[in-house]
Amino acid sequence: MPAITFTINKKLEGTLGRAGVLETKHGSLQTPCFVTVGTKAAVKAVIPEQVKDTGAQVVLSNTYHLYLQPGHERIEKAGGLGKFMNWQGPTMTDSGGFQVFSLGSAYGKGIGKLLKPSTEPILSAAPEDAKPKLVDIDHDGAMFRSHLDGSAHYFTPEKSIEIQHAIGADMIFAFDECTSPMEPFTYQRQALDRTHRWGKRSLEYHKSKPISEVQALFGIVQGGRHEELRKESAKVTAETVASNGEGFDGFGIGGSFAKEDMETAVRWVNEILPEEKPRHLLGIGEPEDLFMAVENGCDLFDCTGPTRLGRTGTVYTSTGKMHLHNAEFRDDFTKLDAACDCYTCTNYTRAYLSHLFHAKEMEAGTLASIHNIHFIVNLVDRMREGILDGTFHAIKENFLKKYKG
RNA sequence: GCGUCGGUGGCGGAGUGGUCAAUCGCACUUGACUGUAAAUCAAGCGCCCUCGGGCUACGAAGGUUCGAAUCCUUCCCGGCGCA
Repeated sequence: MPAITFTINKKLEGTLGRAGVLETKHGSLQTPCFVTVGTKAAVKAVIPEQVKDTGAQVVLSNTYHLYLQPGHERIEKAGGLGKFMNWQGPTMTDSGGFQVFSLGSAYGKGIGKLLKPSTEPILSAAPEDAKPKLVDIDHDGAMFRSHLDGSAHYFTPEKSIEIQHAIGADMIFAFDECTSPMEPFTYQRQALDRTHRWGKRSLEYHKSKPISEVQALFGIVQGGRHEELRKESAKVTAETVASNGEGFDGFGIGGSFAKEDMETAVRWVNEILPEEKPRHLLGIGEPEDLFMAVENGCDLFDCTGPTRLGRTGTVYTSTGKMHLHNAEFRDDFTKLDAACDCYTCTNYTRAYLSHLFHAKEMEAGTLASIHNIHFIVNLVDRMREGILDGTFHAIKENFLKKYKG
């Protein structure tokens, strides 16, 4: 009995898109599926029952963060991630690979998952403004300096998987290195080889443990913006097998992108990855990106957007994003989004949310996050239905026309 | 009434002769956020203008000085003390 089973119900004709069902030991996911982010075993500002009510099916936590706090052994003692945080459904953990990037080459430079076109010259002009990074990478692994207390911690692929085994999520990720699109080709080349070696070691370690029958391991494809590297990475990752002959249970597509590079990268990769296994586009979540990714064959997506934006006062609406701090909403007694039936929209007005944000009430972040999670989860659900009933393209066109207005 | 301390930008509060359109908080305005270093961060915040600069400003009015938010005089207002 494999850790997960993935069944494709219908494909989106003429594209790489598909709708399916992914079954885990803690329930099944209807894909395409938006994965809610709960980095530190908590979806920030939202309790699990509310998360569930938004329609969210699965929560993704983070290995690096939980290792530092409260410690993976403690989560294991608690009975695993889901039990610890009172989330009944499926769970995932990221490997810490993204922190190799965010606390490493990206640290203090104001760059993240997506490169802002305008920052490129600034960054290359003034790299000395960056804070000293907290990560040192070598052949074998990565040394992290805790962002909490400065203490040193060394992650290898085996260590990351060991921690993820203790945390106990249904789906876990290989330890990888997310690279910055700013890095030159020669560095992308080296880093990719490293990610492949680490992937193989992650898989080998994972498959050597009985728990691999319960937890599924996803390998991660990198390669930056380079076609040659992306395609090679897809092939290598797809063909990687442990000594017991088994490969990855699914795949993650990673990287920090320039927005215009993302679609081609995803397509190059998904044309090569085996169709019968699930594909997770790591860290992507803006509406237009989700349409792109679904159409190009991705099944899972996670993104901090809904909760981070929500907490900081921005909400998604069918006509675009809205900054609730703005003066125009102080006397606006309509709901956030006329087309939304989430808990927040059912019960509260823009003026009330505006008040909560200005008053710095915690409930502001909660209500806005609930709305945002619902908005994105619901959007991906509609994409799924669109694939199943043949209306995907119409849904996409209608949505984007209004959203991009 | 006498004495005393004080009146600074929306608010609190620095400054106490030049480097002051005025530190800093807050509020306000706007922006950013895509495998969470984030309930965070950035910019703006007297008026005019394109960088540069110009103009009006530190209760009011005068005065001293090359130069005043800063010193002097009077007045107005507030706190406190004594009558």
